Amino acid sequence: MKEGPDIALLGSLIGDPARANMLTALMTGKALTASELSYEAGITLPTASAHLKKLQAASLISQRKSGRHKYFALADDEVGAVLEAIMGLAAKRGLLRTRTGPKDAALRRARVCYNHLAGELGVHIYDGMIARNYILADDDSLHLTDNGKAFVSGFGIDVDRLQNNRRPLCKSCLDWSARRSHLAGGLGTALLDRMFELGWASREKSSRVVKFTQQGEKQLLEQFAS
Amino acid sequence: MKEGPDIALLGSLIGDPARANMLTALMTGKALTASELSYEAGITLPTASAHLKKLQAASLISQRKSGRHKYFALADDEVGAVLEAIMGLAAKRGLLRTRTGPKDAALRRARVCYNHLAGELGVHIYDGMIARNYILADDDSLHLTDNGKAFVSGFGIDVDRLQNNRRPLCKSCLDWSARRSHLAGGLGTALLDRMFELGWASREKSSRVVKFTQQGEKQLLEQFAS
DNA sequence: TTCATAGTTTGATCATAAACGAAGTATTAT
DNA sequence: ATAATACTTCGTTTATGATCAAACTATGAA
Repeated sequence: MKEGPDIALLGSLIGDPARANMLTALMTGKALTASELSYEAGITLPTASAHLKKLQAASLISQRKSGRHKYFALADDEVGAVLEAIMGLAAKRGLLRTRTGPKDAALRRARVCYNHLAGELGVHIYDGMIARNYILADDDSLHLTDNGKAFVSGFGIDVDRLQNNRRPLCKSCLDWSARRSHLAGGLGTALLDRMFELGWASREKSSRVVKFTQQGEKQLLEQFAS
Repeated sequence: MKEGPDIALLGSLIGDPARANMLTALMTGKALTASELSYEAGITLPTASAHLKKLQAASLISQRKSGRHKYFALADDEVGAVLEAIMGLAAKRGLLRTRTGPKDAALRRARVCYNHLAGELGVHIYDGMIARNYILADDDSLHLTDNGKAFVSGFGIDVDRLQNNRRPLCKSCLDWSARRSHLAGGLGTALLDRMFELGWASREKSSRVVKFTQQGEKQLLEQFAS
């Protein structure tokens, strides 16, 4: 009965509503200040501070001080992936926090998953890149093929710089709404950033929703078609 | 801030030590009675009963009544996968419940992950089957190739019967110790069962450890070599 | 029938930890 | 300097929920 890692501690950290709200807010990928997080969670600053301390102690979040502000973010991709997985389980069990609101359709369509694109459009990209042999689901990890490298470069991304990074280039991440994989890792982040750069899409304020322009969505569907 | 599914509820369910112990015990894949679970969790029967009711309400476990016994099990593979993912995160953060005990090496080597094989040997099987093109990591899901089907049949598994099942045949599941994928799904279960049948390995009582015989391990390493 | 075992329900107790106000530190703005 | 903002620390209050004993239901055994 005392085997393996302590899931109870992690569970209880995620299990508090205030902390869960903070973590969900951080799933937007943006680094947020303690004040912003306290607002998101609907609690006062002192309470938020205590919560953040606990999350930090478990290395679920990272912090960076900038002047009198303190910015918090998810510690790494894996934390985001696990949160997304838990959301998937919760969604499937019908444990939805609110009745399906107006935002939900948009969330399912395209949203940010910590730092990369999730939702139907995220899955579309993943499927397209697999179908065209840009990505190879070899072994456990994903690999970018030479074809894929050419394509991504043509899309305006500096692949070599990414590869020099310690961060894994390609990773798959399971989608809670579509229940399919989408692309995470350095490349996933770079692709999303580039799409913002190209003006294909923009972020909705304090939300995970990624709003594509009509043109942007058309381009995405074409250029990443299977 | 009120987007998406309610992760706090799931988190708090997993976050209680007693419930976490029960869920961990159920990760052995065996169905356990309420009494057994109360013993595993170190609590009295009434308390356990209350916990099980909550887990049931969230559809994390299933129950089956047999005479005056009530058997509990994890609701499905997805629950097991998420628990394993959380263990992975916890392990990486160094949130280990106990100092690395004698069982830990055995656990890393081979253990049961709900109903299939995990640990180094589980990963070995997965790698071997991928390398030999028995399994194709296509798209999101895994497919069993014709070669693979022949191999598995030769191993003594009735593939057709498995395929008629509603349950997905192949799924990958992330390993918390090896941080690599291993084979889950109907085929994963069937393979493990067959290995027990062949006498390659046996279960350690009330533990996730799968103990391979010297011969069994040798066979496994050879027959599933990359 | 009577007894024993398995599990549930109820009610009371108790500990934990979430919450906030107030006071304290640190950084920036005026 | 003074003030304002951003965050932390401390101490107190409060509510939640985990726990168990005792009583209750249901199934099986003698």
